[in-house]
Amino acid sequence: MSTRRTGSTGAVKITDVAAAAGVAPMTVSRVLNTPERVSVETRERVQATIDRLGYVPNLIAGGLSSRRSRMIAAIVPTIASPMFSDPVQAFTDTLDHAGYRVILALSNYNDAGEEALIRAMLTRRPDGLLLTGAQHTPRVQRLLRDAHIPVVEIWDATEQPVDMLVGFDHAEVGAAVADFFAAQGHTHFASLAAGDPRGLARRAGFVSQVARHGGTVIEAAALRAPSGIADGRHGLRELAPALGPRTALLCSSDLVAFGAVTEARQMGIAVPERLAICGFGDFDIGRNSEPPITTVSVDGAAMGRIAAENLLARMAGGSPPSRILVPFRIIPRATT
Amino acid sequence: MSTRRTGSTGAVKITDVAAAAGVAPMTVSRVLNTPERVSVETRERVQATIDRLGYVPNLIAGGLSSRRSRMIAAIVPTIASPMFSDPVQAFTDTLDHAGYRVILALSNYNDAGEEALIRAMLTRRPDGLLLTGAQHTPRVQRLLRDAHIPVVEIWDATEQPVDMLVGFDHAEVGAAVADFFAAQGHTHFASLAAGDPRGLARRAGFVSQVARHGGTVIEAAALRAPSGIADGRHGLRELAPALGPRTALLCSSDLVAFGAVTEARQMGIAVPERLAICGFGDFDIGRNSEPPITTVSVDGAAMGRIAAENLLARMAGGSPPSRILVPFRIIPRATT
DNA sequence: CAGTTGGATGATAAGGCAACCATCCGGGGA
DNA sequence: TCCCCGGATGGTTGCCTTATCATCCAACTG
Repeated sequence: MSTRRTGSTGAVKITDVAAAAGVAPMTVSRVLNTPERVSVETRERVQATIDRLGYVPNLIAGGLSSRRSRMIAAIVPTIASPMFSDPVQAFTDTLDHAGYRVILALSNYNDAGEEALIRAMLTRRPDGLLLTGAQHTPRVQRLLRDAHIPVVEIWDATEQPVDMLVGFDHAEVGAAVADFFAAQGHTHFASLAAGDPRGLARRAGFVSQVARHGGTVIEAAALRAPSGIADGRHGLRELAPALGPRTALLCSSDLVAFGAVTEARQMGIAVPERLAICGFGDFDIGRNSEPPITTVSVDGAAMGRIAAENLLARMAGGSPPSRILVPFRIIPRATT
Repeated sequence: MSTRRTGSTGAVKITDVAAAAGVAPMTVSRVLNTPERVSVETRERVQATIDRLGYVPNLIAGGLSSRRSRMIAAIVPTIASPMFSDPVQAFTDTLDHAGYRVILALSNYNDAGEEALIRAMLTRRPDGLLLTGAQHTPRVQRLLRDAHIPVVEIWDATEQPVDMLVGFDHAEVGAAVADFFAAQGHTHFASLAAGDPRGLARRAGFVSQVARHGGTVIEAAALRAPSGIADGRHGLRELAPALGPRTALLCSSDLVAFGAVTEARQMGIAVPERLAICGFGDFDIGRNSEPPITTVSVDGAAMGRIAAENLLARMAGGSPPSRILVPFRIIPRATT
């Protein structure tokens, strides 16, 4: 009674190791997962057998049995920008050391597809989930709750995180930059913002705080996301005719700011005398170009690391803070 | 006889859907995986039940049964550079559309750890594997062969790929740049190379081709990998005292080149008159900074996409080419 | 009208591992 | 000397799905 399927993969499995080492499969499993619960001599004998047979454990099978996949799903808009590649890098590195792997999904800023994307990730039964942004439809929120796994949202802030949050308020950033400019005596303002929710939130915060200072903001059309140097250059050309004698410009990233600085130089617009420019993100390029670019620094890598640590803590049974606001600060450099 | 474990996850499973829809579990499975083999009315009824119950299929269990995880493992040194984030982005996007997910691992340029990293990935039973670079120890090669899954190597070329390869010869790149400079009448050469195998290979190709032209190359210490703008600035300062009246400099990336350009300007070294600079990678920054930077263009996104397509082709039973050399070309801009 | 064919569906049995509980054994205490 | 305790190890079963037949039925062939 067994014309079964064509047969096994032919690969060495835990029972093969167990038989060869003269122990039960369960003991081999312990050697791999909880070696401290196995006597030294048994452990060494089993380990030697594992090495000899070239046994590669099957975590698909192990995951089905233990109901822990040891995988974490991460959804970010893109990794083409340091804005997200830094957190993802840190997130991945941190989890690696704990034996977890990251399944990466890129949304390409398509928020409408978030539910489908999350659902697709959940079919993999990840032990945890990283999301970018904190705005989700009620359906998504329910989906996440029903999944019964820890979830971290990064790069944003909300009063009611789905589960855990590591981020900051983008409107506050915009407002802080407005204050910074105002303190320098600026009265004319402009903005080059990317069309993603967070870029728009920074712009909104900037605009309303400028209004509080009694000014108004010249705006270019929203840039594509992720926006790059070329967008900054084009944006400045669009803005140029409307610039006053002395204008303060907030850009949605240091790349955009660099583009604006470059284009301003080309157009003979003096920076910072006639055009003060502040970027966002504290990227390499803003630090190391000439002139160095004033920016808002947010530690993306720290966000990724903390997100990973919080997930790990939760999976270990702990109760990390559900809402961590990371600091941002304006770094004045030569463009303001 | 069953004091079994504490119980199930409580989640809806395929048998629940089947019972609710009045069909066998196998039919539900078909609705999800091969809907064309199910009659329209049954399909719709089952699908409605799935939606109503909020069933999220368990691909861990499915993968164990079908022996296909629908996951692809990708190992790259880092995603902090467009050099690798572009291919990974394209790779991920391409596979997403085919229902595959990417498990990401970052080697941080630690080649010594490659075997352990690959072994760890293989425990996940990926259906395919992306590797960066084509130099592997015999042990690694055996490990890969024993895994019986398609493997693509990118960003490098070798006569004997482990399985499939999508890349190019870095020494040829260096040589081509040497020829390019020589054709412009250069007789003094310099190099700023990152310490990774491919950066060093480009430098080596550059050096030997320069030698063929009867010249020699001034070299700075190998830069850390991934190297950035600051490395280019520091590197140029290191190189400056040794520069001739007219020197041609090859940098290991456009970031390094940008740093060199920036520092040269600071030091009053005329570019390109006294120092001609060629970068590598055709990054955004080289295209859009002033002056635009001469570079070697390689389509990283295409490499990632082709790698994904080849893996998909192989998993579909096809036989894609085992060695695809992607073109590179020098794009002369204002720094040479 | 019997026999055949093929599409739709179902029943059964893995797939490889770990949770849970049972068992075994040696040493310590009374 | 006997019992208990605790660490080490083993046996059994389930994790949830899909591969592989087997079955069923309707339409079709001649």
